[in-house]
Amino acid sequence: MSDQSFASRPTLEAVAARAGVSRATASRVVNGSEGVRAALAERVRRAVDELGYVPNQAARTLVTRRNDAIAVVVAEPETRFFADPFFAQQVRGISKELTAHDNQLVLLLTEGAADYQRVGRYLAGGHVDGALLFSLHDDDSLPMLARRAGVPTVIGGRPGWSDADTLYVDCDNRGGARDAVRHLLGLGRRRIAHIAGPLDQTASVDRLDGFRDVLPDNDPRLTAEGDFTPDGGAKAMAALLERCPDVDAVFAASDVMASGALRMLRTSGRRVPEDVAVIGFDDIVSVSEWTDPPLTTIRQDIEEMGRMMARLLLRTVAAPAANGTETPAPAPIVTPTQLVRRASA
Amino acid sequence: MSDQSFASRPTLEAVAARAGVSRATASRVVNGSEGVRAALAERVRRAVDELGYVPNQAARTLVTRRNDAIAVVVAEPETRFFADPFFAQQVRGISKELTAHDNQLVLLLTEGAADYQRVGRYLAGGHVDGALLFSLHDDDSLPMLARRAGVPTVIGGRPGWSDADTLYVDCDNRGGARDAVRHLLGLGRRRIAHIAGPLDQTASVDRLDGFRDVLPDNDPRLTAEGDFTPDGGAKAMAALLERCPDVDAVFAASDVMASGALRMLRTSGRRVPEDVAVIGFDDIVSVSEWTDPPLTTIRQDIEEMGRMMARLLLRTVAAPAANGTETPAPAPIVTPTQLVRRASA
DNA sequence: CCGGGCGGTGAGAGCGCTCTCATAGACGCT
DNA sequence: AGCGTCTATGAGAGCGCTCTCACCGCCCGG
Repeated sequence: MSDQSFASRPTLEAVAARAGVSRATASRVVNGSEGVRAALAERVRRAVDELGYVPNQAARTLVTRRNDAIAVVVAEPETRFFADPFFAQQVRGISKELTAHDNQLVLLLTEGAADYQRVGRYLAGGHVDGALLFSLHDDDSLPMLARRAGVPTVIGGRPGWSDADTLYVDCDNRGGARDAVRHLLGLGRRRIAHIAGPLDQTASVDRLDGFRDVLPDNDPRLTAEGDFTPDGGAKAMAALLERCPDVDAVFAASDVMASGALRMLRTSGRRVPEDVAVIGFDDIVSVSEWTDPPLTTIRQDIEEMGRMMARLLLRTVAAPAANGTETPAPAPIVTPTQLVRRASA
Repeated sequence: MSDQSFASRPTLEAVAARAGVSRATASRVVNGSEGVRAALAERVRRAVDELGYVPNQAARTLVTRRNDAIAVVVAEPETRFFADPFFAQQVRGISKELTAHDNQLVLLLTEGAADYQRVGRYLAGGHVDGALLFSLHDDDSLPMLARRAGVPTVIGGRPGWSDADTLYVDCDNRGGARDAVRHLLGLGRRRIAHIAGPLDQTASVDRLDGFRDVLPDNDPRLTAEGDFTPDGGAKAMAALLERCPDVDAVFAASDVMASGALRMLRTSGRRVPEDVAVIGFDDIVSVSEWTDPPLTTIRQDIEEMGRMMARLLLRTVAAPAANGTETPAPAPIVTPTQLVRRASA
């Protein structure tokens, strides 16, 4: 209240005056463009320091049409994002990358259809240079919204439709799933079950496909669908146990579901990994390292994926519309996964 | 790429022209001010719809000096925020409140001292109307930074210093701790231990104080310090068990630490709650409902606290500097806690 | 029938910045 | 010495919006 520097934030004009140059020159120095004599540049820089000048972003945006801000849109129905730290990790990666490029992160959480309109308006309003979209279901309208708003977009996770110029970053869900199952096979397990995620999400489908790649003729009763929650994992495990008491291994499509499965196995008196081997997916460390026993899982580098999303988006934003210089067109990114061996399998 | 409405985002001028009014009148309608004849207003609104007009926020900010955006600053060293969903829940509350008031949420994550400078510059740059600060230690310089930048601020959690005009929102840590201990006492427990959080955070200190309020003469060996991680909880529990094998109850300063303690108790062959009763703090549902056994804990309404922070900040921002109308001065908020009984105590 | 008030509207100044374009020197060449 | 060529700098036009202020009718009271 007392300390408002509000009253008189210095303007470029003031800096210029103090340095004895024109506003144009001051601007050039501030923005680091070439061709200002060193002596002058130094004078300007000193003036900036002395005055504590910080450029007014609004004024800048008004003329450059760049916001140096991107939106991170999280479709809330997908409560998974708040139940496990997946989202937080990804945001951290995004934040780091954006910070490195002097961009701001505007967080948009949506809840219900009404919010979609709000987000649509916001994106159309040109407040941000691009958008990162999360947590989409097959029929999600968010990407279309963003496209209609003319805002470059990168999606977290492979979207459910195919479309040449839809950019996304995902891990190799299918390959990771194959690795998981092969690992179980290598352990000598023969009655291998799968707890899938909700099948309206591509990650779930891809992991299921990977499972089937390795075990095409697996007993269909050995597959159950969960919902990416511990509860869902436990229920799926219970169903599996009832249908096939001889199950000797489980590949759960997420660590969180695996933790539920682990609990159910313990309840039913099975030992892990002796009686039933369990393997998860994601390597959410705060889950996988803290289950009992610690979870063998398929690791995806979540934070790095966040970074990549940001990087990809920034590149897309920066790409001149009609590009003469033949930069390679931005393309979706699929990152490798890695088996992390702990105690559960 | 193809669908850029970039080229020609309609301006107020265009709306005015189409509606056959002046820009001033169009502006009045768009901003909902009184005193425009209904017929004209209607014409303007139609023009807005037809053109798909969205106000240019940068231009607006340039003249009004309001951003309709607030920053959420999270000091990262405090990794707790990414290890448990505490932060995510709080952000959700904040987001809801901001959305309801047409404000945007700019997320600033910091990592290391260099980032503080960046944040300081950002705040000083007048990009946001206010800031929400999280995860501060006793000696944190962030609040001073914000104050120097002249940005209204609300802090998440009681800060370590006392200062009449520092606004914060916190739960009644001390009272909650008292309730926890009394509950244990009511269960007939007599060797009650406490696993404290890091004592450079006020939440930890307050909870410890609450513990001591009820048990002023408790054996000092029955108190151990953790670090708000499962690991820390487990280690603290191990130490407690070694020092006082006769311990029959534990109050952990967080659910996450309680989960570690639970694991350690199981490892040591203790039954919960029969041999040792355990109670946590926070009621992070994804932890407390999923430990084995489910955790009795002290609940704080995290999302609501987020809302309150946002509301408090928005009120502060809106408050005219020299206020003639005698609105009650904004004050810190301390919310009540509630014992949630599950199986562990 | 006239003057004052008042509600509705428009003209225009500016918010702080970037960027184009003109200009003033400095320099190399013929 | 004269000319063109550069390079460093400044002047000034806007970006899209809000807001003040002047203005124009209209209504009411006298």
